[in-house]
Amino acid sequence: MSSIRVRIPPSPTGLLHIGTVRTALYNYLFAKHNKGVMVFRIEDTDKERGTKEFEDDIINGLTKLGIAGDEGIHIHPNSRNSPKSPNSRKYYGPYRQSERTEIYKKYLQELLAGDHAYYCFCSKERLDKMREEQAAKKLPPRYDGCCAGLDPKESAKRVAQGEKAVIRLRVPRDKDVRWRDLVRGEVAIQSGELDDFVIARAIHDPLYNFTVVVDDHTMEITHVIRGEDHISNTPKQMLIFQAFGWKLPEFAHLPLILNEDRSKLSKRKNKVSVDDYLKEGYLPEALLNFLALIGWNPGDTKQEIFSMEELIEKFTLEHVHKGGAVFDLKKLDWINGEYIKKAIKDDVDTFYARISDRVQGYDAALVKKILRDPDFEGRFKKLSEVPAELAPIFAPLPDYPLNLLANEKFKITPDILKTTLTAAKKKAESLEWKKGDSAKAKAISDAMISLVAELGLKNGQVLWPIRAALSGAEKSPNFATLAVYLGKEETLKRLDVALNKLK
RNA sequence: GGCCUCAUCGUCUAGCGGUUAGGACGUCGGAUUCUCAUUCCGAUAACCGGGGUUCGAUUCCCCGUGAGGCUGCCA
Repeated sequence: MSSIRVRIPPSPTGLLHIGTVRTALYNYLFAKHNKGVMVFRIEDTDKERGTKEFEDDIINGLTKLGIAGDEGIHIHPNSRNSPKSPNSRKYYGPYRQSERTEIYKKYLQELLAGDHAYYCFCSKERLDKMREEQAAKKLPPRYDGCCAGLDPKESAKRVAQGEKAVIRLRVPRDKDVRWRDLVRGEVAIQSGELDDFVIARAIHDPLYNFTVVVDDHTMEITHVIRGEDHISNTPKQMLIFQAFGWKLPEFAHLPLILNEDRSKLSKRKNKVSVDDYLKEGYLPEALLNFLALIGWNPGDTKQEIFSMEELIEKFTLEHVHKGGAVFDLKKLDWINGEYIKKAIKDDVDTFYARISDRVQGYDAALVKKILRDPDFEGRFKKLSEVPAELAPIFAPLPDYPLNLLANEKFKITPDILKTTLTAAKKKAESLEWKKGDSAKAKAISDAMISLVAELGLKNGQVLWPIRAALSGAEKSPNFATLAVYLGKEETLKRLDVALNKLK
């Protein structure tokens, strides 16, 4: 098996996008599954739109997610200067197209020299006007070949004299361009559909379709795995490959991730910045698990939760879907919740480290106990929800209205309330427990439940007021759990607060 | 408009000529001696339409329809 090399070529024109991550992930999984290498490179030929901030965000994001690549990026911050061997192909770059201008220039000249490309002096105004006319006649916008017949020597002279000229690829008429897409099968287009497209603004200023081809060739990319939105670029790139006489890589075009209305996932309609998801408390591994399953399936299994190792083992292009897939936040939430549950069970200290900044001021040891309490299992779908869920225990008791104590569903009269709370306080006083001693929850629970029979009331008439008094909230963990983590002193205090409201 | 692509429950999907069309999320019920959450159990719901091919089509072919992508001196 020849060595597989894939690439992830983000363009620093925006924050790291969910779609980029999915593409990166599939490339990564494909590379790892095949014991290959993933090359990372920044496609920053657009000086107008690209920024260093975006580049940093993308590198940081992919690094945090653990899918930044093997080559062309610092995977390990400390290995920045590591490959010392002059023979090493590895370059802990990142590869940046803006730093490869000389390489592109050389190949551009080669194309020009071979008459596969030519200078075009047409003004933007003329081109715009031409396109307008074509649109009016309902014709596809195509370059009319005005400069195609110019004498190359003459053109070179004009350029040397400082005249502005773009470089166009000479596209053969009526050539059947086709490839066997690894996810879509045979895809074909007539080259006549294409015009002599621009491959460089100038000799030192190459454009996307050209740089991609030069890079994919020089970086020895074997498989180009990218979004479906690149299908129409593929024939153009193939033509460039062929102009050079280079071997074509395999192509695989992934289905798009969609908004709810089935349009391409966009900032307007969805949250797309990976950093936002991370900040909100989606775990990287949960995000990847979810993204892996959107457009791909692991075959005949009913499993939904996969470790990275499992994904790598199972990933093949054959199981990639052709149709686009809607980004379903509800399912992400569910998966994230599953990962949080597992993370807490596996190692509460590690988990705590991930949320410590979100629960500053809370007693760390107690928080860890609470996290492990069964009554708290599954309470958080996102890390951002942790503080609110813990609030009934750690935050000061809110100043709740009296009627919170008397849930009408249980027909709780003021008399019942008073009886219940007074009795509950007495019971609590008679019990001894240390704050956080979850072994005592059963005893506390039994004691309060025994009140039901003793007072001749309904469960809800006794238990609701107690829980409401302890939490000061409509919803909360059950009263025994609250009592345990509040401690005896605070429990009694809160019961008193409730009793005082009755006066 | 042109070119390209796609099409199974609301959503993510299994299916690769013969299945009671399976799973997951969601939703809705029920259970878990109080609420919420968890957990468990149950229910709900799909092969876009029309022609072929075939003994037999969700599955293969064609035509519609619908949806999407691209149509830049952006990537």
